[in-house]
Amino acid sequence: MSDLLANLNPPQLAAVTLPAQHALILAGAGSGKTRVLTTRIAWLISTGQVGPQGILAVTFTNKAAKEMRSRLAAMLPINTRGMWIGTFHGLCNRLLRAHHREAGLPETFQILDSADQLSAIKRLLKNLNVDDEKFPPRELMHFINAHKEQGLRAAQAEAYDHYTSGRVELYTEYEGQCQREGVVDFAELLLRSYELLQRNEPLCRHYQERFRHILVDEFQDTNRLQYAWLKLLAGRGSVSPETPAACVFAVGDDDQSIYAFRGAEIGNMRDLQREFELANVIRLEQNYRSQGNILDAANALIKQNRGRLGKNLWTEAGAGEPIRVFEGLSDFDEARFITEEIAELVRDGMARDQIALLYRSNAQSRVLEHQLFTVGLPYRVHGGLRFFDRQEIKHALAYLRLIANPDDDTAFARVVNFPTRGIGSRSVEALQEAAQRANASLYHAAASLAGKPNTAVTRFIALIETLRAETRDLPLPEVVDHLIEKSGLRQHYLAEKEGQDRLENLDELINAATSFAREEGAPLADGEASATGGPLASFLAHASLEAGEHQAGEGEAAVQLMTVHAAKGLEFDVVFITGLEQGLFPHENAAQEQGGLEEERRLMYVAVTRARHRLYLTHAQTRMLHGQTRYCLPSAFVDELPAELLRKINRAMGAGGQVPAPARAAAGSGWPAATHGLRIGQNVRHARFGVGVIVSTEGAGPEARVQVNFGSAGMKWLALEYARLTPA
DNA sequence: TTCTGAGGTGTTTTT
DNA sequence: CACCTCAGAA
Repeated sequence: MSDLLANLNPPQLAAVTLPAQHALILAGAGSGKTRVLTTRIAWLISTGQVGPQGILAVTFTNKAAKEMRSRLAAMLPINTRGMWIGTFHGLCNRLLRAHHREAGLPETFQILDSADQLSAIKRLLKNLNVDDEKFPPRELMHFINAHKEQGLRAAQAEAYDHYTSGRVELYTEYEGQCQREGVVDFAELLLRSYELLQRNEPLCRHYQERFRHILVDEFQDTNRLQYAWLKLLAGRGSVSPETPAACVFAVGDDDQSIYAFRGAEIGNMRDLQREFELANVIRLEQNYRSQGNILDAANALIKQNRGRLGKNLWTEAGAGEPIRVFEGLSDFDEARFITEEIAELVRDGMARDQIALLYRSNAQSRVLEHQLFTVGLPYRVHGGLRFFDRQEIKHALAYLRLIANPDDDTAFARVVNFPTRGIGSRSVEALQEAAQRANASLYHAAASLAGKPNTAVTRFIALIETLRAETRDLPLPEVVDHLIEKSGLRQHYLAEKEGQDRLENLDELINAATSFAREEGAPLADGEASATGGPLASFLAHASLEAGEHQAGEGEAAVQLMTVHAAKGLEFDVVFITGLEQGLFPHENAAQEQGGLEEERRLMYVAVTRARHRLYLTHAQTRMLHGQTRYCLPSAFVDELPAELLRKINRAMGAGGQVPAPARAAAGSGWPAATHGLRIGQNVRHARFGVGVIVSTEGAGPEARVQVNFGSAGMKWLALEYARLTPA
């Protein structure tokens, strides 16, 4: 017990041992947030204030949930497996599985990930003969999700113009389609379980009375719906105001809010303070992670944002090294510099897995990967194309889904003709019409064709029926194996030239099923029913909710590559923030959005605060983007850092000192002739857009136009006759 | 019905 | 550049 609280600083100790009341902990980066959260849980349990079953702990990522679980297990001699610790989505899934009937869902309901959701929407538009030029599927998907994240059903959506009333109508149709197919998308998991609790008073009361302490990690990332969900479970919802409220312990950092794009509301922090009448807001401002210079840079950067709750990190550690800034001639050159630095660091004894390469968007990893591969440095990419997102895995899972739930049209459409079995688009269209007439699923429509001469379709149905019968009593891994074999998937990839990797992935899927069955099969702590709709359904849910972080090469110490978003919550001795260029980071799309630049700045803040000892900021003068070379200005965020903390690195021109092609051409004679004395690559100033770089030119004389990259102001084509460009 | 190649298009971040 | 769609041929 006293061990538990040892080495906590005063504010941390205060937070951990707060009496039973609502609280908000403003925890800066590296201030021991996760430690406080888990120690709080351990303290509550070990002092007998609450049993493990009375705790509800919510995080955003599976990684954070797992971390919390294992730290807790290390502190307390209890089995944490039955505890309600998980992501919002994971916990909602658990709730809906346990009460699927009350929630109006089939026992084996499936979860659509974003790709599934998009294809479901495309299918819907096709079925309804809606022009997808008029209603772009992606935009529609965003519209639907944004409404769900606000807690709004189609019936409550406001149709303020003609276009929107069309979208609302499609939202209604989409709801119907999902219900018919027995599938739910990510946002639906939350909305559905919120509605379940709201409408079912006894059930809601049951959970309200059960959870005495609700702890929320990364509270700044909650959206409206998640906040409402928390409020309801804490007994502050509309169901039964007289139920004694559970204690909400929210931990967050408004400066690290980087998920506004998926509905996160920083305003929830203020609402929490007001609506829960918080007596306590505890600030954790001592940073145990980064050295002084890094922290000073982070503080200086984030100070430029307005409307912060306010917080200034400090450290007892020394100033440490200056922040290194490097400008490459090209993205390739940047990557080469990075690998050279890493090689040197590793030579000096730095562990490879203590070095992280961060970037704004996934596409940037390619050049870095290429260079790391070339010099033979082991690396690991997080995010990007995940295991469960690979097409062969999706195909295999679709067979599994079809067996668990034949009405899942997304799964049906995916594999009805894969591997090809003579059911082309015409046959599928016919099925779709039949299904729509009967208001039934594709599978149902296809099955009712039995006896008719369309043999390909009936054979497919027979195949699925046979597979279902054959796998009924098999353990999960054998089910997976059997399906891969008998569906013809293995055969198909065996015949394909490039199929080797895919076959390995399919084998890996069987392994994943094996370890899933082993872990899930273990008995739960307090004899609680796992209530998951069977091993198959729970494996499928696992596949949708945890896109599969594990990939090959996990054992080896490797350089870590990931987006800044994925790096949140992690820390490394050495961090490279790469691609610090206007238009990339901050991203040009962010400039259009309300508050977009501030969110980008918070993102930069997150990136900077990942570093313990050494931080590199790198950018390139030119970068291959969308298949063409773009000329880039350094990111404004670099200029926002105090110059005295920075040190520019000029690489000695050694063995690798040859100048890459683009720069050589720009310096010499290779580029297209100048127009009006302006050259590609040249910096220019525009009265309205500010400073930019000329990216390309077109035409000559009075018709001449130049394309200029103004970074956050965007990419513009300007007619030289009118736009008064001056060299900058 | 399936395969192939041409052509057009769009692109941030994630549970 | 990478993806998808479409048209035309086998």
